[in-house]
Amino acid sequence: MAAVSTREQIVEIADDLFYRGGFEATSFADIAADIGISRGNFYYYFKTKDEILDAVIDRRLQRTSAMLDGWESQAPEPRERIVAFIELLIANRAPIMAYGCPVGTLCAELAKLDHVHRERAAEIFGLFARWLEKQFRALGADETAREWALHVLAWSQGVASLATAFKDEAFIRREVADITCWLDDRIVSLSQ
Amino acid sequence: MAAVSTREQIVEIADDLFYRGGFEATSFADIAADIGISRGNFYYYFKTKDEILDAVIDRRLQRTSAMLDGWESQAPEPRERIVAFIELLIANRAPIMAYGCPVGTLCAELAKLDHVHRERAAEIFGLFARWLEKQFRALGADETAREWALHVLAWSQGVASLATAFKDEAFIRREVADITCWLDDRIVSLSQ
DNA sequence: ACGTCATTAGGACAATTGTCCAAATCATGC
DNA sequence: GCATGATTTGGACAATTGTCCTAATGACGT
Repeated sequence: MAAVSTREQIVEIADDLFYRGGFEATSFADIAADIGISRGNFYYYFKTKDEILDAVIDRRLQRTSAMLDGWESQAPEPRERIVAFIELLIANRAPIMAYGCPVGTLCAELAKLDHVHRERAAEIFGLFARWLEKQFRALGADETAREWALHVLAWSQGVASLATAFKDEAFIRREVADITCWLDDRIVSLSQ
Repeated sequence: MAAVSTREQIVEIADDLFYRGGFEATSFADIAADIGISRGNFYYYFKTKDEILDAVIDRRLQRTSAMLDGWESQAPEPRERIVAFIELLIANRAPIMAYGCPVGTLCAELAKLDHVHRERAAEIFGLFARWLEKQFRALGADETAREWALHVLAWSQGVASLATAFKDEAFIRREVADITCWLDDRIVSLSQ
């Protein structure tokens, strides 16, 4: 019990600190201080910092999957599911304006570090992309489902990026409305 | 002469290394090794690493301004100028897929570091935003010029972000074509 | 050829990094 | 109450970090 708890605590705190401060800039000491354990204790659970990152990515993959599954069971209509995704930008506007999108910023940092877990981090985007593609397919957009999925994903990334730079909440809300309009236009075009 | 050259070399190499490896992960030793000068020599030109970052941001602001001015003098039509901006994504596709957008990734990193130069870095986005706004205004879009400018900027950021994660060149070309279509749709709507 | 000032080299510096280990502590079954 | 294994501690470690200083080198006017 205590063992699992400590390991989970390490991953949970590391996840948060990696997001808010970046992977490279977050040290073992930072994580240890936040949890309240000794620095040496890490070694019992993780041999290297990369192993912690690996566990953090696992956690994010799992939580992302759970969130996407939740939207599928809560919203019966594909449109509402996609809207739920888009409105993540509003729900998380405060941390996004402060630290950016957790997925995009991690992928960007690992790309610069040429890190071994670079592709595993990008797989979080992969989850979103395939899920969105599935929703567009459910709307009947077989041909363009993949393109539209990547488009929505890219759009949301761009909004997050500028929102971080300008700390502009009105901009987020405006773009979210725009994406929703774009989505409804696509839905209308499918029924014609 | 030699003095200016060394200082310029430091800023130039630092600019490149900050882009390819990130600010935090790039050390004085890395920059010195790339130039071929001793580590101690930095102190003659820059007292702290933040001062180098400051000079790098200055350089980027200046070069961005020069590029935007160049587009204005080379392309007579606002549409062609905006297209030139959009096609930066294609012209720089290789480094973008490897390291992301220089502006977006720097802003994201400085946001996480809560760095003093965070806003100065965001001002590079500011240059692009005001320039794009100016072009849309020249097209006659007075009301929506600012919104459209931020929209194009965000869109291009999103494309860069996903391009880095997926290393997908076809995706870049597809989205660039989409942005161009969007632009032409806006232009058509203005003449109606 | 000399003196002056700008430039550079090389290393000292304390602090921090990720890694790793031995000893101490804890919990649990007998 | 004791033994065993899981867990934690505190610190050692070599390397690297940004910062800073002194001495050497350079160029250039006189």
